[in-house]
Amino acid sequence: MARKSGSNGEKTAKQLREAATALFAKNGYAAVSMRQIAREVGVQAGALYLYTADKQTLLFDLLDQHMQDLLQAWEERATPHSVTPMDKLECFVRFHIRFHLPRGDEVFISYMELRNLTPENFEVIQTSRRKYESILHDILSDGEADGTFKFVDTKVATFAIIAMLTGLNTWYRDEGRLSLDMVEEIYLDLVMSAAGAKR
Amino acid sequence: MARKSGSNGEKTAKQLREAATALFAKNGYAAVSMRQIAREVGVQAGALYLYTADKQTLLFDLLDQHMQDLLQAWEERATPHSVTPMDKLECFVRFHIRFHLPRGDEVFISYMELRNLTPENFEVIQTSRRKYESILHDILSDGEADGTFKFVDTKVATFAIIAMLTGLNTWYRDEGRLSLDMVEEIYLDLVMSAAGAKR
DNA sequence: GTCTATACGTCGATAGAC
DNA sequence: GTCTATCGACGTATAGAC
Repeated sequence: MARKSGSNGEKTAKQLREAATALFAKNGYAAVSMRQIAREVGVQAGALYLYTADKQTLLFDLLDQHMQDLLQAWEERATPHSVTPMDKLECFVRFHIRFHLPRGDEVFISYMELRNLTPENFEVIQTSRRKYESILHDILSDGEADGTFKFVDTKVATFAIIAMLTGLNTWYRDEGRLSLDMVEEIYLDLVMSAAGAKR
Repeated sequence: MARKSGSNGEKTAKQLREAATALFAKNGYAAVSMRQIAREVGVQAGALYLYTADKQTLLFDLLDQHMQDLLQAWEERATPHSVTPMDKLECFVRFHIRFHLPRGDEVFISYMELRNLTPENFEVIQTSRRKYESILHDILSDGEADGTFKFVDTKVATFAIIAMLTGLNTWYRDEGRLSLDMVEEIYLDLVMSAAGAKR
């Protein structure tokens, strides 16, 4: 595939996304200047506007891409309809942990910077988020219908389980006491117990 | 108690804390200017520096006060040593929900603005946070020792339960479907199940 | 595609009058 | 205790050369 001579656009675009993600996560959207991002990328501030309409669009694109990746990754690994609710829940828990843990910065931004989106952009992200929540909610509902799980309130259980799983990102460190495999088993046990599933 | 004639200091100090809390929660520490806060309080920007050394100290004081209030509130309602681990856990869950839910802005700031603290200030808040976590950890350990609870990993369970409970703040609304009493029962059930406690 | 230069506003914080 | 005025720095975004 030919590339325009002297052009460096694709690489710069990628560097922009990566630098913005890292800086937004570390210092917060409002605290990071376009100048800082440009410095990290290695271009002048003005040049960034070749790749993004403005700072707000840059933030939105990062969040939107993250949610699209999440939903698509689930689609690609979704289990067939035939498996039991218990298998599906186990699959979801493992998927959630393995998707989110290596994406610390993106996950952090996706929770922390929602308030810095314009109302229109916020709505788009919220819709994606609800779509993801509904995946778990459907699994829990199915399991309740066939007696596998038992909840006082299924909607609240959905929120609670996602909060519990995502909280993993705030303390897990690769160099820490526990391996990824171990935390996966630990959280799986907590979720299954909370769901009232006998294993 | 006499107050200096023409003085309005105590009231202004309180208004400053409240305005800063609300604005930091809504827009983020970095995005809020001292001028904005002053406008909300009804004074000029310069006057704020009679009540806080600088913006950083203002943020730290809000977070530190919140943690002090939390720890003190627990001390005041702490149950005697004689009660069972199950009773203690129930007490903790109800306490956590009832303390955190009416303090949405403070809780939000305490999680979101940690990165905007200087390293020294951050350490102080972290110490308070670990102290609070150890309260729950001790309850879970005691319950595990006498066979009331069962965990694969008690430390992780501590984090998971706190994340689950605090997640309530992100979706609960007073006007919503569920009353405070109801969510309290729902989360109590989830926590007890996750702890493997037979009720 | 990237640069320099710059418009124009706002920032945190201080000085000094009242 | 609060005000006005102000400092120097930095913010986003654009214009136009190369």
